[in-house]
Amino acid sequence: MSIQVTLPDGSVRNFPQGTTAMDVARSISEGLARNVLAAKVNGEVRDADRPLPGDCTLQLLTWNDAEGKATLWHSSAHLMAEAIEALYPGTKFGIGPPIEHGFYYDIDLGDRSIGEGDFAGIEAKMKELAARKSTYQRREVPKAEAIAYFKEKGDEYKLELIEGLEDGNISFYTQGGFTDLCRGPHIPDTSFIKAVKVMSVAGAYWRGDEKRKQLTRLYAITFPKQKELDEYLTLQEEARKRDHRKLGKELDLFTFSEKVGSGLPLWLPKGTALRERLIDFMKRAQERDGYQQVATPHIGGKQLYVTSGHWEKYGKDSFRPISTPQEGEEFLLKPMNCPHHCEIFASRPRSYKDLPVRLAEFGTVYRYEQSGELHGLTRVRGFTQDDAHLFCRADQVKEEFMKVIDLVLLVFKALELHDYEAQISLRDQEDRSKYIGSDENWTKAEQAIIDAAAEKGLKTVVEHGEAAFYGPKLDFMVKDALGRRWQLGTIQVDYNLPERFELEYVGADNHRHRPVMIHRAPFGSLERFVAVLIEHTAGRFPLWLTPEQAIVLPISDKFLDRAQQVAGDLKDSDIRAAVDERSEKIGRKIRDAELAKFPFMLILGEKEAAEGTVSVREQGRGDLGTMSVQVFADLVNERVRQQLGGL
RNA sequence: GCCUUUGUAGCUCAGGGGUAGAGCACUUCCUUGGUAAGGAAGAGGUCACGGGUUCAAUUCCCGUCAAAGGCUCCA
Repeated sequence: MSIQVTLPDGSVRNFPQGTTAMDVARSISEGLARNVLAAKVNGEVRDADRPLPGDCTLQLLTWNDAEGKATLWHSSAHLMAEAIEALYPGTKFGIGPPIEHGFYYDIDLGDRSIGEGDFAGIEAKMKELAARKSTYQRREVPKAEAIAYFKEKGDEYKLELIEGLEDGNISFYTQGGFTDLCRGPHIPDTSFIKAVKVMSVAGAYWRGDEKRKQLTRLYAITFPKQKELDEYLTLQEEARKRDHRKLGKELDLFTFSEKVGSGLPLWLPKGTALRERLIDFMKRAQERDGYQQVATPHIGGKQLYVTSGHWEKYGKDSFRPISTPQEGEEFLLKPMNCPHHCEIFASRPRSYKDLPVRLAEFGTVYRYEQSGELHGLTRVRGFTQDDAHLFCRADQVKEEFMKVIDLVLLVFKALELHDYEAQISLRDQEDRSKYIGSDENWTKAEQAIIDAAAEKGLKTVVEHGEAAFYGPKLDFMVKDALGRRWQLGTIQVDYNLPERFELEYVGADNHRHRPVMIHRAPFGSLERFVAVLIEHTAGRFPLWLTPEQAIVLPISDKFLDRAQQVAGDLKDSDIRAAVDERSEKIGRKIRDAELAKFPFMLILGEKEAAEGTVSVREQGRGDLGTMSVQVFADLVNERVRQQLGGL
């Protein structure tokens, strides 16, 4: 008897019964076999050394596969547990899953505690244990035996986990002297784990429930090669250097004040100028696309949010209403702009000929975020959205989506975000009852989004069940210069608000119809967007956006007048330029200008003053040679034009 | 909101129950120089805020506020 194994390239091979994935790997090449961490059998990730169940499709997983990494990290969590048990006998264990970067284990140390000073010891023990090349032995265990084992060990967390499992579906894995309740799968043996780093320690509630005991969560990461760990740590270091909170302070973009309140950013002059430039850019693009700017107040009557449904859903977790002294009328700080825009749409009768109506506003909104959630500019309590609402007919959804996609891509191009994909969030196919809006409209809108994304050639991922209750959406996921993923730019269809605000237009048939509403925000929140930009560019913003594009550096005070003149000429050519007026040596001025990230340095001495030229130096690149002020201005303006995509 | 840690000059940080420290930045003076740090002097602090212990608190204790990491949450 033999079994048929189908490999990812479509080839089919025959193997005897009892063949393992590892055997298959060996039959292909020894090199592959040495790198196999786990196997995907008929779509399920399993131990590479388990016999294949019969005819199957087989994918051998290595470090290059996300699932291979996850398997190594999961096995590493067991290894860390083994090390901790050796170093801190009596420790009880919660769960230890792999995460995006590494893994953690939640442990109960009793009266002891672990601090950063203990990390080195744990790492050393893990490496020592890993070098023993212990295999991960799987064993199916009856529930009673599993309970007996952890009762004996006194580990109430594992016992609780076993409670929730079905008899016959419980397995243990043992490596070295450590046995853990685990579904698996695991890597063949511990020697694959070559580099180990315990990253941090934090508190975490057992099962995420704040009423239950707080355990110690130990985060760590491992790699099959020391070099990869080094690279990872270097990247972490780079991320710390680019932290927008640090750079925002260094570049004088924004600040916070205890007196103003946490989560309420104060934009400094340079940061404001940058913001305004982003806003101008978006306004020009929106005008081109037929949007109309509107302006609405920062507060709205409570009834507005009762109508929209937000009061019921978020009222109790929000900033409390403010009220008038005489009448006790209640108002809410606006947490979103859409209800105001709905009222603008409803302010007069609309004909199908008027649609789409596109209302845009850089609206500042206020949301109560829990204090522990606030984080620099990425999570704040007051922020400005580049918000707009498109009121259109169902048959216009696709075209509007395509236009918005173009707008988002324009933004990405201007801001040098080149790596992105779109996530389309659709209904849960199993349960359509939790969504508002007709089945017909949903089907139409979902198809419109899918078609629009396809026609624009977007790389897309479709997620079923991720849609909001009020409509499907398309979100853009952007990878920054360090490979981190951010969600930026969102386009959402909404059937709920037109319903609740009873929005209508008169159709060609002379009957009243309900418009479809599309929310969209290419930047999302300006605050968050600027934060991402800072980290993506490390503070070296695109030329069109940067606070100051050039700084004139006179060789000595003798050329100060000429330097001011040059700066004035540049200003006349719409170039933002500063002058370093200090009586410092040129080396010092260059160094400081480089560190302050001025894109261009214009060095001006006797020769240049006589010729009417400047010696141009580009930040991070060095000397570009001598040119006239006009040539330099043209160079800058041409670059800006290119970056803005002709807008 | 909860847990842990932190809060000393504009910034980065040292210190410690008895007159508050460094480097950078800043001010003044000297220097006027050609592609990543010239020199000297000076100014700058309610040691986050409020209470307590003590002869004495920036230091020890409690509380508040803020920040960092994590948990939970996110229109």
